[in-house]
Amino acid sequence: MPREVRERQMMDAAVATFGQRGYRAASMDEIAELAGVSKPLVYLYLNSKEDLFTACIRREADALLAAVRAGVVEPDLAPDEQLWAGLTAFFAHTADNPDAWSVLHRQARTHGESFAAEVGAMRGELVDLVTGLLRDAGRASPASPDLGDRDVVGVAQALVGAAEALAGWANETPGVSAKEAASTLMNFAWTGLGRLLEGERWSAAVPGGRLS
Amino acid sequence: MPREVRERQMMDAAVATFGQRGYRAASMDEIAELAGVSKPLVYLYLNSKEDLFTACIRREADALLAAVRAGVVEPDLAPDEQLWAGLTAFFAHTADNPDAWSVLHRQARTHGESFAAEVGAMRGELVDLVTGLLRDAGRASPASPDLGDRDVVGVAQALVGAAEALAGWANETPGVSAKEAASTLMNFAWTGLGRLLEGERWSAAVPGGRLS
Amino acid sequence: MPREVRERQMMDAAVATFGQRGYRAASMDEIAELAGVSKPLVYLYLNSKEDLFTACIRREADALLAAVRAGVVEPDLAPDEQLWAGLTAFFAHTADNPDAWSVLHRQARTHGESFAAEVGAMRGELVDLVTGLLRDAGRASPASPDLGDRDVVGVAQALVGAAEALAGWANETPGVSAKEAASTLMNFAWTGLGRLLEGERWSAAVPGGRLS
Amino acid sequence: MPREVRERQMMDAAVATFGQRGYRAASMDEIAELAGVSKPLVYLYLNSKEDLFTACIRREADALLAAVRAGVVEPDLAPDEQLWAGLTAFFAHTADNPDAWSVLHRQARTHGESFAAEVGAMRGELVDLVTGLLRDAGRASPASPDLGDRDVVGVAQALVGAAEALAGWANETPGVSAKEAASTLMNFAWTGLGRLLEGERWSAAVPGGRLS
DNA sequence: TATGAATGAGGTTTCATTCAT
DNA sequence: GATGAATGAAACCTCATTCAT
Repeated sequence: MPREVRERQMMDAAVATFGQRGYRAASMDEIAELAGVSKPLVYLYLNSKEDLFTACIRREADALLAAVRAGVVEPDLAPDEQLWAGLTAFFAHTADNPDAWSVLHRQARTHGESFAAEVGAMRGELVDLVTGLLRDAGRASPASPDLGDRDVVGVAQALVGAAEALAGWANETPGVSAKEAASTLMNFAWTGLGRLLEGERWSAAVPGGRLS
Repeated sequence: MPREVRERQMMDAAVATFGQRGYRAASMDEIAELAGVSKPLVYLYLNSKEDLFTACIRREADALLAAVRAGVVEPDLAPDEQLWAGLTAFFAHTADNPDAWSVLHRQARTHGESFAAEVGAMRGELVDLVTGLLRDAGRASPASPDLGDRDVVGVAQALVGAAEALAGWANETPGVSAKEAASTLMNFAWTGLGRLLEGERWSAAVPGGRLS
Repeated sequence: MPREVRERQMMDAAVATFGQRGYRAASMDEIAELAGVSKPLVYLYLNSKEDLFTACIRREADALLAAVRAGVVEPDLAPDEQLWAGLTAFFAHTADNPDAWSVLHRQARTHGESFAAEVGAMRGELVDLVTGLLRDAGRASPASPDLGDRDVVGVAQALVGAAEALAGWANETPGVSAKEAASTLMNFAWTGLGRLLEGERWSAAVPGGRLS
Repeated sequence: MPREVRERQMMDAAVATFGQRGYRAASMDEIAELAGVSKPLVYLYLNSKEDLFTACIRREADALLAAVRAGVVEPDLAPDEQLWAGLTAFFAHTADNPDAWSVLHRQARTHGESFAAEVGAMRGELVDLVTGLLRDAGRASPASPDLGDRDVVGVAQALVGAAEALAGWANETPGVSAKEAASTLMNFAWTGLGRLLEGERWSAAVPGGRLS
């Protein structure tokens, strides 16, 4: 069997095991068995537990980023619509790959600086994405506000954090779809709690207008 | 030395070790040494590593909850002011107890269902707190909206998630105080991104009016 | 059982195992079993295979040095008599501790610079001993020769090397006593092959004269 | 590429690797890579690690023996001159092939009886060479001594041991040539320490006389 | 109450060796 | 003739946990 295929099998097994057991609790034995190969082969191809984990993080981070970016490609959309599209893609991807999401969101941040840095880089790209979007929106707005750099970063942290928390919640709550999660977050984050309590709602635009 | 004191020393050492090393990487040897006692004594008092970790989670969860509740006691305040008070207390407590926060936010959720459930209970109480607050506010609002149960839970999840993410960010960014973090989050969550981009800001009330 | 005793048991077992199997081929399992303890205890007391080996080298090097020094203590003897005494002690000690001698002579020099340095230090002390002896003898000699520093070191290397080789040979040849080995070497080294072939012999002094 | 050439490449790589790393620490992977072939080919040609090591020992032992014999061929020379010639050849060869010398002198004697026996055979031939030389010299000497068999073997052991030790020392000390090493040893072994201390020296004969 | 002494079980990693092509 | 793919076995080391005092 060609090396590439075997390697993918191993990384699939590794993501599943790391995601469910955690980095330390996952044993190379278990990963090898799940991949259907012997342990030495895992070491031959992936070098060490640390390298294997890093490779998993990288692969899954790239996949998540790609999914989100693919959701935001339409440049003609309004900022809120772009954000909505990105969030929908994000929630769909994390829901489809719960083990990968566990690796990125929980395990990688908990087991050593170098892993955290790896996933931190991906988060940075997400934050850049959001930041660019906010700046575009701000520039287009009549009363252009003076959002300082730290303000933007703080807001982005909060938004991404909220999305991450919601992804976990949606994963654990049966029957919550990606779109529902995205809607909840858009209402909360875009409309604001204040207006929300007054009955205002955010809704996606549809061809020919905007849904109420 | 009375048992209670010894026990507190051990748990302090355990929280520090678990918070910094993680549940698996922390060794009972290290904890015992840091506590200044022998290992068998740790087992005599706290039974097992699992029990010790659970005890740490419970103690720190209770402490955090108590801190937040103490921040929200004034029932006369407006909902947003209560939220602001609670968030400030939350950020202050997590900043003052970074190891405890690491135990609750990272380690407990990463190492086994039973630990996650423990911290999930605390999170549930926080969500209840927020939910009650939102319902009170909704009832007081003229255009009382029909916020479904799932909507409220979703919003609370998002809010708590945003707060958690901001707590981590504030802990790692020198010079960000609890009040600044709380302000950032209030602007984001209460005012909403939409209004925020138009220049609107949320600000705390002070005796005799409200700061602009 | 007190730690000191256990530690000596372990090191005895380690010297035997390292001496017979070699550093790499010796397994910690085997050492622990031979010592009658569990493997973790060996690690608890001696830290690592490397440290254990180093400790063995040091202990045995010190013992050998002490034995040789104890053999040379009489300062009134003539240089050749002192040399003879030292060699006898050397051969006796190596014959009584064949595993230790294997550790020092074979294993330590073959498995890594740091081990070789350890035993090199001991050899240096032996060479110093011999060098001092040669200098004393030279000073006492009427036709004081101009032995350069490198010459002395070379001669000492050769003498020690010859002794080491003889120790191995004596260990493997049944019926060769320490005194016989020492005599052989004295004839060879002190008298010289040239005179030896002419029938001359070196012999130890005895009270009241010198044996022919 | 013809089998013979390939095989030599592999053994060259093996000698280098075994000499530098030691028998156990050397891996077949490293040897194959250094030889520029795949691992299965090494097994196809050389059968096993053990066989490969044995083959290395044999090849290098033969080469060293041949070099020494080539140095002693002149049968007309005096015994000391023959010895000097042989030692010079020995030191030159070991200096030119340090890895091979490491294999023979250190590794082979340290890793198992069967390897040690292999190199022991070579040493036996060297001893025979020396023994014959000594017997010839003794026969030619007027006062023919009655050197017992064990005495001769002992002396030969000592001489070879001294030569081996000097070879190691010369290899590690920059600027010591084969001739210098041989001279040092001749002075020590032929003249004897006793005369050496009185200023006597051994020196090589040159056409038309003998150097002082 | 408190601890020095001790271990069973399990983890990561390496390596000589063999097939199938 | 030559190799990419694969593994059984064993090594070093760690750790939660207990016993005897």
